[in-house]
Amino acid sequence: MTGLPIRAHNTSGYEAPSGLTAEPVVFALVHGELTVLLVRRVHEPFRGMWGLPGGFVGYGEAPEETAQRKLTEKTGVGQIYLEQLKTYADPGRDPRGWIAAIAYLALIPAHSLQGYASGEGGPLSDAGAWWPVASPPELVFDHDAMIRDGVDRLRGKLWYSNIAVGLLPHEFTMPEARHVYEEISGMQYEPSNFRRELIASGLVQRTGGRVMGKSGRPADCYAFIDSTPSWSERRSRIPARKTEKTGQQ
Amino acid sequence: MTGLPIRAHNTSGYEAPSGLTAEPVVFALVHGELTVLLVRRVHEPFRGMWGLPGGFVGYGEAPEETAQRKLTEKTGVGQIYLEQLKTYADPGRDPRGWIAAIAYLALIPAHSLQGYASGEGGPLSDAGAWWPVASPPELVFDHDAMIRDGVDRLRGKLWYSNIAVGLLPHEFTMPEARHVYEEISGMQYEPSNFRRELIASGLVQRTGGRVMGKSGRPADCYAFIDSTPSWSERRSRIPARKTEKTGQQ
DNA sequence: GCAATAGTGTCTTTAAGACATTATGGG
DNA sequence: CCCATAATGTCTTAAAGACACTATTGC
Repeated sequence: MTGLPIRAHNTSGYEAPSGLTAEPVVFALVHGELTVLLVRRVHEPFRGMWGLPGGFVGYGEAPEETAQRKLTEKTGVGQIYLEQLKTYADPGRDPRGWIAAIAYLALIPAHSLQGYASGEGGPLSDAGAWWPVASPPELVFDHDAMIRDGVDRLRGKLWYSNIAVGLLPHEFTMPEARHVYEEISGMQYEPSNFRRELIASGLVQRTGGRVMGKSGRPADCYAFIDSTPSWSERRSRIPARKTEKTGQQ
Repeated sequence: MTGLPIRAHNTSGYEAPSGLTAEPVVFALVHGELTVLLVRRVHEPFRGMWGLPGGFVGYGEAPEETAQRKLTEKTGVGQIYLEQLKTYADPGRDPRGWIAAIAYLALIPAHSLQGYASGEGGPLSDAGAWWPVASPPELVFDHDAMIRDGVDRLRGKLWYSNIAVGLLPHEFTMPEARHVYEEISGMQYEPSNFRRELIASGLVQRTGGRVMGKSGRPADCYAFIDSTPSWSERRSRIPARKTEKTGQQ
């Protein structure tokens, strides 16, 4: 907690924050468990404590670029799914002063992780580690809230979008997909019904491949039709549609 | 477009935005039509043009407070539903320089509007007006995107939350509620099925009152059980639940 | 063949969509 | 009584949940 709070203002006389950060909340599946990427802070305040791998947005930089850049620095993967989560800008959230933080949700597919994560909380490039979202360490600032919001978003969109694309490898089997969905949602799915639902969503397609597990019948391979996460076309059967009157949909 | 872009930075040497604004996207129903509150800008740039009733966040102020304050100044209503939508901070979005904007979704119940809106786009306190979201005027900055995002959020949450609380009066009839839902979603609902769905959601309750229209049978009055918008308890029947194994829900 | 796991089929239950019927006001 | 509108009931269709059964591997 070195440094006193600082005040900035612009030439119009308006007060301004003294910094804007982008904070990627990066999820990945490590050994089937939903984990979040955390790094040890190298600067004060809270040096050495765990936090999200974010950083300050530079002049002329889009915050999303910042998030992408920081993420690539730490994980080596680039061009991955990023979605704005929420902005945290309440006074007092950062002891250095008035600093606003834009949190982003990011997902890393399992196959991209080879060589980076080596087990439970295994270290990666720069003092970073994958921590289970179920049992994170003590976190700096309000990063715990950011992770919570990230998990909530992931859960909320799971069945309405193909957001799971971001976590699954390009090709996957139904049991694999099921475990991912179960891990995220915290629910148990009946295998045959899960299959039916996922296929009915229209998001996945058989690839023709098959994969053998330790034992038992080999599993068919599937892939998401759209590789970029987006909202599903799935007609959620929510409201009782009236016998069509106008041209409205 | 007076004034040159300005650069600010904090004493740590990090570059910082030269301002942070809160922009409430305020929706209300005027004569059954979904409208958004817009004001004419009194300052440069784009003086005289229409924009959201936002303003700069002051030092020590939470952005949500700013939004609430600005909103109260313009409409006279306070303590209404506010929900963070998205932050816009890309370079070039504001000709004055690097200014980040946090957009908020706000809803004003029909009964609070008496005396403020007087018809289609009628003026209120300070050069403000309710504009139909279907046909807004030309807007400053990226305020059109903010309104679009607001409408999307409203639509998305309509059946999963009691967000409509914010737009409906305390007591309302089924036909009233139906019209609101139809206006927001752009769909037509079959009256008896709409009733069944809304009651099944567990969000509303009969109050005992009845209201007579111009003719026909009087309508029963209902009210939302929770007056603060929140997520619904409604079991959306999305995934095929497995015969319960663990204690997980 | 047996264990283990994946895939297919189908029966039951329940919710959604359609629509007829009844109820309650004003002329 | 007739018109207009709201409320109720119910029939049909389709999706979700449960679970039996078949298929394909290794041992």
